[in-house]
Amino acid sequence: MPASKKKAPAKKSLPLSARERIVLTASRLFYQDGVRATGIDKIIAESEVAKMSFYRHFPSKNDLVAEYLQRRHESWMKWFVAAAEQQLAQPGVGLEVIAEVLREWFEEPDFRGCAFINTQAETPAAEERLNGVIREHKAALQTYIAELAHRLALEAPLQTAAHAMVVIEGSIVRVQMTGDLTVCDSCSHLLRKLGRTARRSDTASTDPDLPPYFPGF
Amino acid sequence: MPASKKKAPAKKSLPLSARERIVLTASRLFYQDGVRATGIDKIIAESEVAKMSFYRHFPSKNDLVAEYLQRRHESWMKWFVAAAEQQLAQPGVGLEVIAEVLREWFEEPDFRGCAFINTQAETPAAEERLNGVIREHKAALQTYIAELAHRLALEAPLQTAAHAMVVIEGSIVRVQMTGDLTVCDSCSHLLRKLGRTARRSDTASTDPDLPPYFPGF
DNA sequence: GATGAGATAGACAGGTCTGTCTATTATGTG
DNA sequence: CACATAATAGACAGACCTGTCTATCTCATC
Repeated sequence: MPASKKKAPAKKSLPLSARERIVLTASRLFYQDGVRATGIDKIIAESEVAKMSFYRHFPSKNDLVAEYLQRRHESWMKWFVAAAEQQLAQPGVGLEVIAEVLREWFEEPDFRGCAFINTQAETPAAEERLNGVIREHKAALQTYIAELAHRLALEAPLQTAAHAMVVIEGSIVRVQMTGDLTVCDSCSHLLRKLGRTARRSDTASTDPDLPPYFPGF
Repeated sequence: MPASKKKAPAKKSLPLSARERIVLTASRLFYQDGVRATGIDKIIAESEVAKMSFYRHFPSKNDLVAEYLQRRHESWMKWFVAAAEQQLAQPGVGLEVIAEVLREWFEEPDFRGCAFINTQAETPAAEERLNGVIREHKAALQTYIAELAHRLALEAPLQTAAHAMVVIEGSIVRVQMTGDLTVCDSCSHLLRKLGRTARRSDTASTDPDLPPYFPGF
């Protein structure tokens, strides 16, 4: 995540391309301070790029925001799935591993909630492109959790995933607002309850109401 | 609960005082379009007030935002408690009545999520005053739900309320993002699970871990 | 060496934002 | 009636915002 930013005695000493520096700087500032509160000038200054270089790569600020969300979606999902799979390697665990994965995230010092929830709240009448990325992110997460529920032999994995999404979003928002990590205990408790009553008797891999599409991530 | 504000000198045409028109207009715009996206000029124009009248009543925009949140806190809590108490009049109901109360809110055509969550997301480095109102609102809601859990003879009402808060916030955010009211089913399902395992055997009104302060609302 | 692509600094336009200020008009009370 | 209070319209300052433009510089490749 940290973009290498050194002074630039010679221009070629910067290891990353101008476009990459812009995206990395913008991602940091957008997440930390908000999309609306972060101006183009600040991004340009901190990424040590000329204004024309910026507008050569991004026709408008909104295009940069879209790329920020798109990249965030990819990296966050990759991280989440990897962390969840690692937790799932332990025997006897259930859906509540999600709470432990989230805890890792919440403990990061610069955690400031979900970039997609925040962007949604910041831009009520956002561009349709942004709303699309936001919706797709949440849909992808829900799909993965449904797959998880299915692998854990829970009944009605789609429905269970929908319920789990409520718990996940709620946990994110509450940690962001209160900074209280005991929210993870509530999260774990709720997810365990979800898993408890929804366990199938068989442990085979037949699919009762499997979602039609499982991205790999 | 609000301090008596009765200095309306009964203007000829406009029934409300300038200050009141400002607050009402700002509340509508702040909630609908966001605090940051709503400029002073728009508030002034739509409330049919002069700019100097605005700054006579509010030293800065932030003061108006604070009053917006304060009023929203009071009116929302009043509405929520009244609706919950009405639901609770039915026999045999539990914590899941909250889902029905929330559904009423979600069905309002101009629902756009929780004003406090949105404002928090919009202003990462907000004034301490705003953060205070936001935290107090959520704390008041949690306290009321703990009282509810206690009245419903649930064990550990404080802990149950903490769990319920996760469900509530998650439901709000998900409806705001997806517009899908079946979230209320997830909400109800989760709250019923919370109430089911947490019921005390006795139905008396002894208090195991009662919160120290119960506001009346 | 010449060339062309891409980067750079920085001025600039046009808009919006918060907040101040002046000058005028209504209104209620002594 | 006189006067204080409060509201009005609207200009204005200064900051910040997005986006455009010019003019220069670097560098890889021909």
